[in-house]
Amino acid sequence: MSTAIVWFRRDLRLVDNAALSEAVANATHVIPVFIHAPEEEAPWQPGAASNWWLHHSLAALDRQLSAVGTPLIVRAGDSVAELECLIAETGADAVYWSRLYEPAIIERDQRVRAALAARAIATHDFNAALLFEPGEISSKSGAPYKVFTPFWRAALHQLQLQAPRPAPGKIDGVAGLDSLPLEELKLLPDIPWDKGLHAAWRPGEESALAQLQKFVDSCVGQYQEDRNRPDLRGTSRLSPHLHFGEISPRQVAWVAQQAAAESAAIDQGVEVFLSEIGWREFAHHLLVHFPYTVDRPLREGFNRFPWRTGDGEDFAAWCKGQTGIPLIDAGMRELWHTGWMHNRVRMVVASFLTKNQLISWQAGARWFWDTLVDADLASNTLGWQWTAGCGADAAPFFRIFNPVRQGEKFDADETYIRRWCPELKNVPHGAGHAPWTADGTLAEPIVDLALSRKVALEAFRQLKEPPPDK
DNA sequence: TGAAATGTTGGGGCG
DNA sequence: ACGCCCCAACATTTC
Repeated sequence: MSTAIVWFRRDLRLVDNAALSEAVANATHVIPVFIHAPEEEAPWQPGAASNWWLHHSLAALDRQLSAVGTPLIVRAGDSVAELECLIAETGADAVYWSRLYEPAIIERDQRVRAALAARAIATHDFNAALLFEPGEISSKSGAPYKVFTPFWRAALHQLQLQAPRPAPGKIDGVAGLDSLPLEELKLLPDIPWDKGLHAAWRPGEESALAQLQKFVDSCVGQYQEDRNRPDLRGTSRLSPHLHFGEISPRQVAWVAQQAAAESAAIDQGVEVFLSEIGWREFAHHLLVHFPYTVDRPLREGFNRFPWRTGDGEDFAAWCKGQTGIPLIDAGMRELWHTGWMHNRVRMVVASFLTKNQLISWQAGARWFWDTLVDADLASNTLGWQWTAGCGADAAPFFRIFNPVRQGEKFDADETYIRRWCPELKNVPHGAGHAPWTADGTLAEPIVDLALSRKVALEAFRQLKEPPPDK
């Protein structure tokens, strides 16, 4: 007789979950537990949109677990204390979990490992969130890659996809354990601003698997072109499911690769899609090797860039989607209402904030952190530093998106902007992306795109010069 | 996974 | 018919 605890964190699934499967295989009784301890993730505790998702994902996980024999035990408090408490209650002798890669969580998990070891409790942790453990991919010199393309080439070379593990058929739990009602975690908003989230998403493993299947069956073949179109549903929309571990990148890659093997027509789309999984891998690789990048630029020189702070009126206008530029405003409103924004538009709004407004990427990253249902420290950090030009494989400083041009290119018939910007109703078609140029019209944007571009180029050019003597 | 400025080409209008 | 010019379309360079 032995009892094992499976400590769920962000691996909220039954399929392809090594920690769960191994615990079930090695112990006679298994206790699945979630411990709510957001302060242990400080200063990056989940934002409001993430909390909304987490609540519903935990509810879904509880249903899934209950269906195979035992409910999810929910606790709140210090992770070490709660685990020790559960061990005392049940006589468990092992704890299983899936690794995470945020700096604060790595440090916390180390403390947990030490505390449990001191009580002779075995700990077993697994990679369940990534195709490659960070550190597994490095260049010939042994240095971590800082450029995506060689990183991903090396990774693909090493990739040996195995079929995902099936979910355990039956779990023998331990009866009579206290569990907090989910509501007591206070993850849901007090005022009901989450209508748009409900309309757009269904958290949970079942939904994640269905979404993957739907995407692979009907979209991945056109992914190469359609992924850039915010007016279409051409992307997988798996990011929040992946973030919370409702599905693993191995499952995603496996299903996509199987489909490509059956149909040469979608081959190209699958390759591009997998490279997006690659960016997610690359982001985690960078986060582990350069953890300081969550709030400081990877490129040293950018420490002296004179960013404006995010406490002014114009930052608020960006957040609320009130800049007067339709593509920017549409994206920011989509984010606010659905907790998500199309990736093409993310790049455009980020470029606008950091280059046209010259506001720090950290301010933008914080806003995304609080509003995205897929907020992920690794991906968010990489994305913002890439756009600002201060990170790995960064966009060169002169690459400044023009939101009008981007709109004309990727939302040519103005479907996307008109979906989110009702004020465009009387603007003639063809002028929607720059409504201030049409007759009868809406106000000028809060910044002059051409002028601010020139100012930014000058500011970034100065950065390349040696710092003034002091 | 840029945009704007600058350079080049070639069709067609026109005297 | 021919040369000239205009300018759209495309290509290259620059930031």
